[in-house]
Amino acid sequence: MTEPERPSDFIRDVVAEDIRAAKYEKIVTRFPPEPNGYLHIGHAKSICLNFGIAREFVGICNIRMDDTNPAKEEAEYVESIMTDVRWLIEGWADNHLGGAPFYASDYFDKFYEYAVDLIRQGKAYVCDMTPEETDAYRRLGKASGFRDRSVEENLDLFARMKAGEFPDGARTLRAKIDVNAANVWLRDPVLYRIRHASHHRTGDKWCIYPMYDWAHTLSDYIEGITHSICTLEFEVHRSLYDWILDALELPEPRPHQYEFARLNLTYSVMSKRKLVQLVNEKLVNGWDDPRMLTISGLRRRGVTASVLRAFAYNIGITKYPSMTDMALLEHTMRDEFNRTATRRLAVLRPIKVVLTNYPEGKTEQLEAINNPEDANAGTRKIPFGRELYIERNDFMETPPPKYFRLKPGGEVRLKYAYIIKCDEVVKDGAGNVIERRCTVDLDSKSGGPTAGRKVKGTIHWVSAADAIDAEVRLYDRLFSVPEPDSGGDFKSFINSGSLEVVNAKCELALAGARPEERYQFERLGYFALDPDSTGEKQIWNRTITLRDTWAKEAKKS
RNA sequence: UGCCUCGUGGUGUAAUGGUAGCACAAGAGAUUCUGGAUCUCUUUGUCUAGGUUCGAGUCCUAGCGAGGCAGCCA
Repeated sequence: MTEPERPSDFIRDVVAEDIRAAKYEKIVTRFPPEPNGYLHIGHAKSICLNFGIAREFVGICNIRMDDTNPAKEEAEYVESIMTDVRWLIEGWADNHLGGAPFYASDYFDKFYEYAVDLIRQGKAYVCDMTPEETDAYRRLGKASGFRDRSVEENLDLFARMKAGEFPDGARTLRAKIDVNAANVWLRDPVLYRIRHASHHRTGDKWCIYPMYDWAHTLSDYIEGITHSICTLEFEVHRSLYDWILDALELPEPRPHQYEFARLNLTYSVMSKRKLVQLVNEKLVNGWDDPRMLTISGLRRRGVTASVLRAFAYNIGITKYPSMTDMALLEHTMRDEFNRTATRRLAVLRPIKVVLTNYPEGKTEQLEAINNPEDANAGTRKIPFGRELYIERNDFMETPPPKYFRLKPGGEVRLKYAYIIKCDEVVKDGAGNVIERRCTVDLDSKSGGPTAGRKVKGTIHWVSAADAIDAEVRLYDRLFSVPEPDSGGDFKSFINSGSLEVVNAKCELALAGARPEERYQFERLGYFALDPDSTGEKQIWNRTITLRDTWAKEAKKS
């Protein structure tokens, strides 16, 4: 799927209109993650939106760590976030990155000055109520007993809060708005709380920390953000966002907040809390487990940044809390890889075939096409010999109807090679087939003058004498139900078959495989080299299977 | 309960008062040295009831349904 120049949605419509009206000199968006976890595909949607707008409207997009809560944030996460964002926008919108990254914590001094200003204007006060009291009063629409403290007293108390005179939770700074407001976020929201905690960047300099609304609004203003785009749950915060800008009498141009629906995908969970659980309880192998829909997991699995960007375009931007079908993500992968992946032959679950009328010790080099979708991809040679491996499920002793693969007495074409016929099966003492003895039709060689004879099935194979061994990790959806989130313990819906490890036989050309290249193992799926691979041992991750209409057909009966 | 927002095929989206379209999924067929890809065709939709208008998915009113918020988290 080629990426269009400019997708259309209600937010881009606003941006386009603001440009038409010359409301801003330059469009500035931002991506503001809290560094308390790894980025996932839902963040990718937001990154593509914000950087996409910057790119399409010739603006910039700031990455800003929203690090206002020292209890939850760590430098490790900053690293992973930057790696993931850079990877996702590389070669696409990286020259629209506005000097990255920014940190809300760099603005703590400014936030403090703005707070003092607010107090001076009589628009904020220090409140001594406990969290429980604050909560109860807010529900009742009742004013705090500390609401009418004098400006001088508020100034003094706030300074002493900053100086560390009070323990955690003893006091807060609250905006003085309207204790009875219909929107509870306007019922004198807390602006600062006391936390004697060490911050990953500011260390022990501060013991008061700004709340989200205060920090976020002012960060946007300080950075000259024009369009502050967030998810739906912040909708009710918008009037507080605007109140802060008004109360401080900040001059135009001011930022405006817009909200869109976060991504939900079937067969997955998206909340950071649940992803943390999967990691901490070792239900997956870390944040970058290829089954995780984290950006790092998807990357490791073999998904490319361009696939994620195309997907972000495919799903669109709306305010409707939708549930996107995982099949759409999978389709987007196949769509790209079909055009770009290098074809190779590999046998995942090898079984042996002996060609009884083919000379022992003889090897032929057969020509194979690297990518039928790309004429420039060229060809390669594959060795062929008397003993071969074929896929276990490409042979059946007693096959169902419409089975086009190898069966006793039946014929099948070996891709890029010959038509073979299965004459005999050799069994061990337990009655298991251990070897298939076949004869080759030497007139049927692919590309040869008499190759025209048709048989119904074509299968892949690898020459036993020339095969290389590799570990292949076969990944599937992490959850076995469409909505693991919808009730009960989501962990009980984990797909027990989401990872299967096999020892495969691969064609020789795969020895030179490169990690950044995508491969199609013909008839099987798309694969990428795992970073755990070494010079001695390749490890492959299956990114996604090919569409398999036979599997569907077989399931019917 | 209060406040906010949102309802277009199974799913995701488009149509900015003027022919309800696209993609995914599903189904049928053609083709194929990948049961892939490609091509053709098919099924399925504007939450309900009123109103405004020559004309409503779009505007208005009411209802119904869904989601979000009600942390000293973000």
